[in-house]
Amino acid sequence: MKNILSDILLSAAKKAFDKQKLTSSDFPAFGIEEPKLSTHGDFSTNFAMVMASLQKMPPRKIAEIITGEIEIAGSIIDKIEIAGPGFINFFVSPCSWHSVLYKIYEKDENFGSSNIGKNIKVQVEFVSANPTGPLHVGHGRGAAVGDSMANILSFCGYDVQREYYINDSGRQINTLGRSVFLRYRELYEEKVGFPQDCYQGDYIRDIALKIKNEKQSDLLDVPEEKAVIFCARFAAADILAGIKNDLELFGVKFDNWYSEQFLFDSGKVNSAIEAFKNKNIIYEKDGAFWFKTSEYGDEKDRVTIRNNGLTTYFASDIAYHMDKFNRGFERIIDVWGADHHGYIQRICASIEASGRKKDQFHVILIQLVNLLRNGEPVAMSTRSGEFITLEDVVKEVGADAARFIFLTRHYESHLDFDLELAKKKSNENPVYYVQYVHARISSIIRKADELGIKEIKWDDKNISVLQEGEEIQILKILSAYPEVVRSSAELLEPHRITYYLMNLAASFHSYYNKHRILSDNPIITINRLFLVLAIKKVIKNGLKLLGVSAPEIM
RNA sequence: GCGCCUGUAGCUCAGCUGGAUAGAGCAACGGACUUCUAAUCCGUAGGUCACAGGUUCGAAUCCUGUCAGGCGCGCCA
Repeated sequence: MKNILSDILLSAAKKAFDKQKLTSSDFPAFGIEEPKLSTHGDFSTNFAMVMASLQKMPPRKIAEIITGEIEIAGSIIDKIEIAGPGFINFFVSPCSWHSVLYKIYEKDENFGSSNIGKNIKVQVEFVSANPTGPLHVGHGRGAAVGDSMANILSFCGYDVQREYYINDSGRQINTLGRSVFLRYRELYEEKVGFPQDCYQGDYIRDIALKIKNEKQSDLLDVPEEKAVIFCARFAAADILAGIKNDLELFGVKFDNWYSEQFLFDSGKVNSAIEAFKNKNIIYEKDGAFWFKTSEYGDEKDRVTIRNNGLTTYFASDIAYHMDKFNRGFERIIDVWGADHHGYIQRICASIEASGRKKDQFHVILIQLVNLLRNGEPVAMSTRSGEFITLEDVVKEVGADAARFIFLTRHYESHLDFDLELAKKKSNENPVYYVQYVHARISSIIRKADELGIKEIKWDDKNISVLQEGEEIQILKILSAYPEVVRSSAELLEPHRITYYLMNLAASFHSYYNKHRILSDNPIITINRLFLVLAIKKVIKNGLKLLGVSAPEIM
């Protein structure tokens, strides 16, 4: 609809220029939007206003010239008005909205999809929690955002891969091994000191017990160093299996699990660092090797290899991101916790230094989740190991509710997640509000079937009986769906889909309460059924992008 | 001290990258179930868009400064 109007405007402007009514044929970018007030028409453009300075004419005058060149007869336009400082308002004929229903029917689950991605290979990396403990609620938010983002991009024609990066090397894994080994020894000895910097959670004891079951006391007889390494590997594998399981319960599946250890074993870290050394981007100072990140906008240079010979986390991340591009991805999207924001600059630096463009790399920063119960904060302490895991949350409130709530906010703002509210089956809980639309419509369609309406067909001749204000309103909202999906993909903002669905749901519930779908007029009935069927399809379609189910019965 | 993010109704948040009279939900108050699912709907009330300047036809949105909150500033991960 907007494209049609845009073409009409441009050709009218061209005509006006040819007739020398306008002084410039240079038409800057303009906007077409849906005004908040219905008295301002169905669509409105600032065309005349943005042209004012170029044309050296007052906006209202330009608007008059352009609208004078538009032929209304035979078009979708009913009426054009010039208003305010120079807005051109279009009133579209009500009948022109109905065609969206056929489009939805025809495209079905692909309604709203596009090819703006042009099949470009994109990788979305998310969660990537260290395999040193179970996933918590914050990881859940990252998982919901990352997974939904991947769905949306894929729907918009990108070739998407979901990847989980496993930090399975380095000191923390060693700490994990030590922690487990100490708990293991506790199973045999009376007093074993357990330092503060070890992992405190009870899951460490569980893992120690598993090792005992498998190895009995064997580990007490081998050198401690070897025992710790065994415990580390065992524990990491065990925890990772748990993480995979949790994610599966949450409805998230990765295409690829990428190991940091593999980066070292395959020599990728080494060769990346060597390559940068040769280009003098990595230099030696005070016995350490520094990356010249400051030349790419970072505050200072960063160490890649410490003077004790050990690499930093940054070193493997340089190699990791190089490798992503080498695997053929043209766009890289990383989903991180907001506390890592200071890290963006240096990864950008390494990407630019390896000859890639800055805009091929995006970081989505996820803000904290405050876990509440009836409005009261739930005590969470990683140190003591007492915390509510993602698994706990999913088991308590369900994956649908959790995912939807994680996507009800822009990821840059803090999110209050109330466990009790997430379970409530009422208006306060947006998940059910949206799902209920799907269930209600399903129920209506079942009822219609019982009444003998076996097939809901497109009725080209009579579709225009849908003339109620609520009906036209819904048609407008349905028409906007493809655009919402597109902007959600372009801006990397899944919450736009969530808001759209809540809005569509509200319009439907309101309509449902005011008008009967199954009326005593068969023509109205069949066309209303066609309308609600379209709503049902779009609700299901949108929920799918969020990774939320669309139940037939509630 | 430096950098990044946030500041919108009592609460939680949207605001389509600068548009017309700033919107939802919750909470408050008043209504609607013999009718397709009340997990719903209708109505009322609620605002100095943190504050002060600036940019222009036009600012919640862009720029500068101030204030408040969060986070980050290691040869840690």
